[in-house]
Amino acid sequence: MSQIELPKVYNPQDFEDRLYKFWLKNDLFSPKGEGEPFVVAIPPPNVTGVLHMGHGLNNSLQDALVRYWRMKGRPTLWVPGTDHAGIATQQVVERRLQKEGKTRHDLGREKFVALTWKVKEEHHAIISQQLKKIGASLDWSRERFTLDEGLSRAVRQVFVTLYERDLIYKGRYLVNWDPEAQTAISDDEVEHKEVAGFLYHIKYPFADGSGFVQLATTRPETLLGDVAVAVHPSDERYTGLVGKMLKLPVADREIPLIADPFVDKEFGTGAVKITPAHDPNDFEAGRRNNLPQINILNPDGTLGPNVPERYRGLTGPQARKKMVQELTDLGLFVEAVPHKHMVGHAQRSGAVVEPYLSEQWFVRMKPLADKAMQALREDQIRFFPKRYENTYTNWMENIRDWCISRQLWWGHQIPVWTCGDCGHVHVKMDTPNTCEKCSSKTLKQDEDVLDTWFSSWLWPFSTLGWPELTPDLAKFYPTTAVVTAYDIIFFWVARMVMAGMEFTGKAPFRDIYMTPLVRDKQGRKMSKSLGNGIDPLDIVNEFGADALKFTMVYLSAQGQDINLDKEGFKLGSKFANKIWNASRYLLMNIPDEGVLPAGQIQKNDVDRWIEGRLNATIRNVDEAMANYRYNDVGHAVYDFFWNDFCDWYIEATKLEFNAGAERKRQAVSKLVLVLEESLRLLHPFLSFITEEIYQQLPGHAFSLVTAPYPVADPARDDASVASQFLALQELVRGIRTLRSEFTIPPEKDIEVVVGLDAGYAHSKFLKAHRDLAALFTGAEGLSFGDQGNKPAGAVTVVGKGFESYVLVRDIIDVPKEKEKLKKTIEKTSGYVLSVEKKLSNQAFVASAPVEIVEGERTKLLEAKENLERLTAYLEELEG
RNA sequence: GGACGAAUAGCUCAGUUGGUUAGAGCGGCUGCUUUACACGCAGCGGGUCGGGGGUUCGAAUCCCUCUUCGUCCACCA
Repeated sequence: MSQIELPKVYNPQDFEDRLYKFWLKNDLFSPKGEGEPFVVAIPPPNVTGVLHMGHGLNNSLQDALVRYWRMKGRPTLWVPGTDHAGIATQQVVERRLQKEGKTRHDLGREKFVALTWKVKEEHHAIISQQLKKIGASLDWSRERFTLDEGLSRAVRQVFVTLYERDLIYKGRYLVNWDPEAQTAISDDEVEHKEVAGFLYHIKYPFADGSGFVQLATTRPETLLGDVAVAVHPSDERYTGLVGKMLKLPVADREIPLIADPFVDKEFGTGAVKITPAHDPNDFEAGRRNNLPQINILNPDGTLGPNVPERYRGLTGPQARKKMVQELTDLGLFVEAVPHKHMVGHAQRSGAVVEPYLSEQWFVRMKPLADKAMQALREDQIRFFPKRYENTYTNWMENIRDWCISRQLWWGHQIPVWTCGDCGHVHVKMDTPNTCEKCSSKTLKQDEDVLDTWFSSWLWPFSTLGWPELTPDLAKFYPTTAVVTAYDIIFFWVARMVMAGMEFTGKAPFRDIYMTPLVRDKQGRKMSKSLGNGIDPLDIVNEFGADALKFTMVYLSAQGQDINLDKEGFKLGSKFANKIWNASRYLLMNIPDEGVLPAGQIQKNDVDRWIEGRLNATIRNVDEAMANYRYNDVGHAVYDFFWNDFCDWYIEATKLEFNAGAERKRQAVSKLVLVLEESLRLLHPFLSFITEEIYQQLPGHAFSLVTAPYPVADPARDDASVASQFLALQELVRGIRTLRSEFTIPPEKDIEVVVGLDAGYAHSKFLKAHRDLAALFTGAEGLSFGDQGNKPAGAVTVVGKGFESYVLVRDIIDVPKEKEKLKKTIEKTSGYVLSVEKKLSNQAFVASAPVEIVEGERTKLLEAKENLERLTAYLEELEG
């Protein structure tokens, strides 16, 4: 009899891919219409890998956000793209070569880069596929890549501009060196980890043989680069000794004992060795004291030409062992004390970072940071949750210059050309052919490439066409929001604000939503090495993309990391299943004549109730979405659909279904209306299933993607019906509980008389819905009477304003009932006492707001009434 | 050494500006093939809101302090 039949079992595989293609084919993800746009640029995934759960979360939340605002009618654009991820990608390719026993140098720069492009294509294909699988409503026509032509021009433009503004400089400094990747890295790319090492105490003899200076170091092998030993100027232990020469053991050089206030007198012996080329402090101390810099390392971290022959080529640990041995032999080694200290590791390669002296390009960050701080001060940007402002501010205030050159091949080659003849330096947008000074043709471009983040920080505007003044840039910049994990604030978010302010004069986005981090059930970070990661595609395959997205939305509380395992996604899949089945039920009950036109629909109390609930839900969703409170959104729609719509409304309409074809048609028509609106409400959070069902709805529009989002309508609020329905629910729940507690089987019809209090406000409503109450409680003959008029042999269920007498003399267990009553009495009288105490407190009555006091009075009255009835009944049972 | 976060039911967590008899999901228990859904329905049990002080008429919520975890930042050799 039904016109429409959904498959019996909810199987997302059957339609998710099909629907994504449908959306794409009809260009539903490109911005439409007029008004204030809503724009998000995707945090570009690295082309190195595949998407992990962090991306699953992040893109689910972005998709929810974007779909919501798109349905709200704003021209909405979500820009897709990927990041070339300099070091990471180059490493992937180098490892592949390594398996063939080759290095990138065997190929040469050009071939290596070409090969890397191929690898990029492979990963890019996987990543795009994954994003489509999870349903991301990205505008693929605007996809970008940080190394594509347009973005490369943006990068050059920025480099040249910064150079011209004297915000970029080149210099020989101590930088963080990744000996594995053999490149400089920025401070932010160094991760400090605690390492258990030793503090080696050693002695340096004075050159004149007049004794020793004892000092301590964690890295004895760096002795070979020592150029002095420093003590504090006011350290009395060394009075008269400063200026004397020490004989540096093993290296056989003489170095001075100097005084410098940076030395901590309290630490150890108060003497510290100075190794300017291998320690940031020493570097500064060396400059202050005009000391030489001796670089003892090769780029790969082994010891280099400036050390004694027998040390050359040794790795750090090897050299350390040898050094300790030699010092021991010389009688200069004192002891090695176990010592925990922080050691920098390269974020990408994991190698121990070496402070390394080299010539690099830097960005002067202070002026940029000032503008970025200004953006926050002026409220151009807002953090969600707000507390991340601290992280941002703290970083900005302690900003250091940014080392942007990388000794890699994969990336934007630095747009600097040096004349081979006159040495003139050209910093240009376009590759120059001749030297502008001496017309020489021998121009050589700087070999290095730029840090990956040097292109990422331009992302919000470079993806829209900057530096060209494209229509997209004019229309969609600045963007609305950036959604990303909080561990990327420094690398990306803060720098994007800097770049936006510097190059466009505007913050690149208004809202910064920091997503939680997804962790495993034990709260550990998901990682390859622990094997505790969850592949978002596994989730999609097993539970569906909607389960993935809804679960993420439901669990994303502000600033709270999410701990979960695969099982956790059942939350979403169960909800989707519920939606499926409820919809299937409604659709299969649409009569052949179809649903009624709007004009013929007549609404009753229950319809008004569900509309009020729907209205309240819409309001909650709007409020929560505006504040990026995803978990609130998830709970609001879940509770509405499951508890209100399915458990009460659909159940209630079963009464109508049994009351003849006409009334059934009325009921189904109204159900379809509520379902239709619910699907629109749910679509941003469960996009596929809602669209699949929506497409089956009579009179549906083209697609949910572009359907209008439900709007809260004050005319649909009905406070009266809301409170009346609550009374009905109270009545029903009371009787259900009683049935359950006395284990009365559902099929057993019970006799119930509801005794209404004379002045009870909801008497009329309850009487009008007698049939509903009967249906919900399984008491066919449910009737109404006066309160207190309890039939013999009945058990009482006490409500607020009524009591239900259930005739179950033959069924019930009298002692059990007495027990239950006593318990309730105890609870109620405790409550009465606490409220009485509160109300007898003069201070409370005097200072609390009137409505609070009134509320307490009402509560007390109700509780007292209940208590009286309960007590009376207990007496009766006993007597 | 700084900064921030967390501690609430057996588990994972909500609880927005202080005002309910503190909630959800999962798990547990009881009963149900009840016109879609057992990925279900109905019901039940379970918490001195980490400890201790304080402010307030009133604190899970604000302040102080302690304990335990976690994260970020920081050049103590």
